Amino acid sequence: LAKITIDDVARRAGVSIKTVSRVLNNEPFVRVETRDKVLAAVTALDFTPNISARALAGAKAYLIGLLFDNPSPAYVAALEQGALKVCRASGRHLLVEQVSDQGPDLARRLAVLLRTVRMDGVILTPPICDRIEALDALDAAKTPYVRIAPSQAPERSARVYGDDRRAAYDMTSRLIALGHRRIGFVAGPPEHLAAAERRRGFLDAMHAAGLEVPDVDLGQGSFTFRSGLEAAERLLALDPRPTAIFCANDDMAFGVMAQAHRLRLDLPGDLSIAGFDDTPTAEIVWPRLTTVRQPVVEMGEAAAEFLINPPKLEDGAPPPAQLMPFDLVERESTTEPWAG
Amino acid sequence: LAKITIDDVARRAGVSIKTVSRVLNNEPFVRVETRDKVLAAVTALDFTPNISARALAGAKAYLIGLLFDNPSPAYVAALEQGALKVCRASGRHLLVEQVSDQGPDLARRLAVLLRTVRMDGVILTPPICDRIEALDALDAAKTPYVRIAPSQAPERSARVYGDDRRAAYDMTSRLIALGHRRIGFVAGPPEHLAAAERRRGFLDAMHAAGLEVPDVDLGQGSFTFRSGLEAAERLLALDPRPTAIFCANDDMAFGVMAQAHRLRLDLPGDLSIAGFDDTPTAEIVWPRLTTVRQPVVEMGEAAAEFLINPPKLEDGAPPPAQLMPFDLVERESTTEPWAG
DNA sequence: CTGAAAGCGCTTACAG
DNA sequence: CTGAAAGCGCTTACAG
Repeated sequence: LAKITIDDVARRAGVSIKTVSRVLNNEPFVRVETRDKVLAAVTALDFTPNISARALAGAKAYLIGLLFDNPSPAYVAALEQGALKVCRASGRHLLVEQVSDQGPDLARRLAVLLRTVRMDGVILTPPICDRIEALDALDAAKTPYVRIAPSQAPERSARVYGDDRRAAYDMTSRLIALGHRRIGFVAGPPEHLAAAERRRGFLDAMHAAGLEVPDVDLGQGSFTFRSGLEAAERLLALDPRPTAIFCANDDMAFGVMAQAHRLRLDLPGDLSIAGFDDTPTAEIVWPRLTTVRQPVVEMGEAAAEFLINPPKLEDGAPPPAQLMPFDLVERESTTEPWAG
Repeated sequence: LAKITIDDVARRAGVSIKTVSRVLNNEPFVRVETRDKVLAAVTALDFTPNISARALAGAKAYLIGLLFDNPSPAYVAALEQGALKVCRASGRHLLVEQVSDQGPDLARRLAVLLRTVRMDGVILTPPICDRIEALDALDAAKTPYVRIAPSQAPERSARVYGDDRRAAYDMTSRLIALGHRRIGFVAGPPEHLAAAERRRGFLDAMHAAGLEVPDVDLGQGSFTFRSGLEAAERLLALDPRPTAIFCANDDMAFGVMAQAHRLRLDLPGDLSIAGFDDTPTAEIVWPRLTTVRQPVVEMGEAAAEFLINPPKLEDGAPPPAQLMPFDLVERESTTEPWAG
């Protein structure tokens, strides 16, 4: 009920508050006997140091920030879940902050934020992770940061990323192996690096198999359900029609699926559809969506891990980078084409 | 670059730090002229007070907590989005904390958390909002809290809730108005108050229309996709078959839909399906799901608002409660029954 | 209406 | 190996 401070612990253990502080922070040069006395008092009183006092007095803030803007809520929620897990395990807390990507004063707003609430490190998601001015502001405030799937200056900071190009290559190759020859592609916004990489991977695989891609720009989308639906309107009007459509994300694949349903196509017989992300909805739609699983929760974990337990680097070594593996998840939305 | 403190502002404005503090906290008894000088200095220096120092020295922490466990990620993400919006607008920050609902030491864990990081208030989501010991711990720590859709002791604290019974009544009535007579119901876990209320509302509407509900327990589910699918296996085996199925949440409705697809039923002609929640997926499935929209983002906003700008209550008045409206969202998954 | 002093609960830098 | 003092950047309680 009453609040318990380091003084209470010190008194009970019969030592100074400085010694309690040493034990709390795992500093060396404490006699085992003394340490045990302190730990016993800590346990008996259920003491945990106050985070504000620690932040004010010392170098650590015990606070990790997750900065995002205008996200796919599911994507940010998954990152958050991963980050939260690591934070809990290491006695950190997670502050979630929406930082508008718009406006010329991004750097100023970040500087103000970091002065207002000091954080030990910050996780940056797309698209703000690609605003160089944001990185400059973080550096100026000496706040470490990890970026998730950055496309600008990837080597500049610690990052967690996936090999989108390779994953798209593999998925396309799988469709080709099933027997598909006319494969449509619905691309994401070209300024989005991951989208561009996925497009690249698709084209690589098609060319490697000696397959033509006559109208690759016909399927241009913007990662939204609606843009997928509209891309499908165009692609499915082709003659001959594609027997498979690969989409650069799941939401667009759902749009393609909706359009196929409207046209009363039989799925997957008339049209195989594959997506990218493995959103929860992929298991719910009919037929269930074949897609590329991106381990987003694990990416959140890896990012928090970089901040909390930074790997030791040699001088001049590039910042740490963790490549996360993709998985092909084959469900019922893909099959062999009915008519060659 | 260098950090700016209240001393810098005071020096620049030619006043004491106490006067700067007064202006910052909107205290009365500051001459307009003095206030203007201070505000000019604040603006010129881009000053914002440090949250740790404020929390340590004063009564306010400028921190709101969102406490959850094992959630529907989409539900928590939506609440968070609403809470975040209000926090930003009022200069607060949002701490997200997963607190396991399991274990007998919930009260102790909360007490430790609240001593470690003081918060001005806490938003409690189901199921922890229904653990009385958690409420006791919060009261003991004198931390205000708002509960989202509590089922235990609802009058005990501020809360934001919806009229689930009424919404289920309305949706059921709508199906009846379309001409359905044999309507199946897929219920959520009975210990979940909202689930029980939705079941109640369904039964009320059926009785009010003089319709029989022979096997109401046949559709028992647990809010998961799979449980909806299994409930549909049972309900669709009935003879005569229901012409409509109303589910206590969307996830189960998607399960019913999947089972209907497996049985090669024509949707919605052979079977109308309605859900509850209006999850993002409701617009993506085929046919798009008729459902009850619950304004979850707005509930997050309302909860944060209660904490940040608590309504003034008369002595002895019950804690504030905000009833949120539901909306019936009619899409293509419901229609008139084909064969009476 | 304004300010000087004390203190919030810790860590840092220094002394022993 | 341990501790006394100072200080982090604010607000509180008090004085004027």
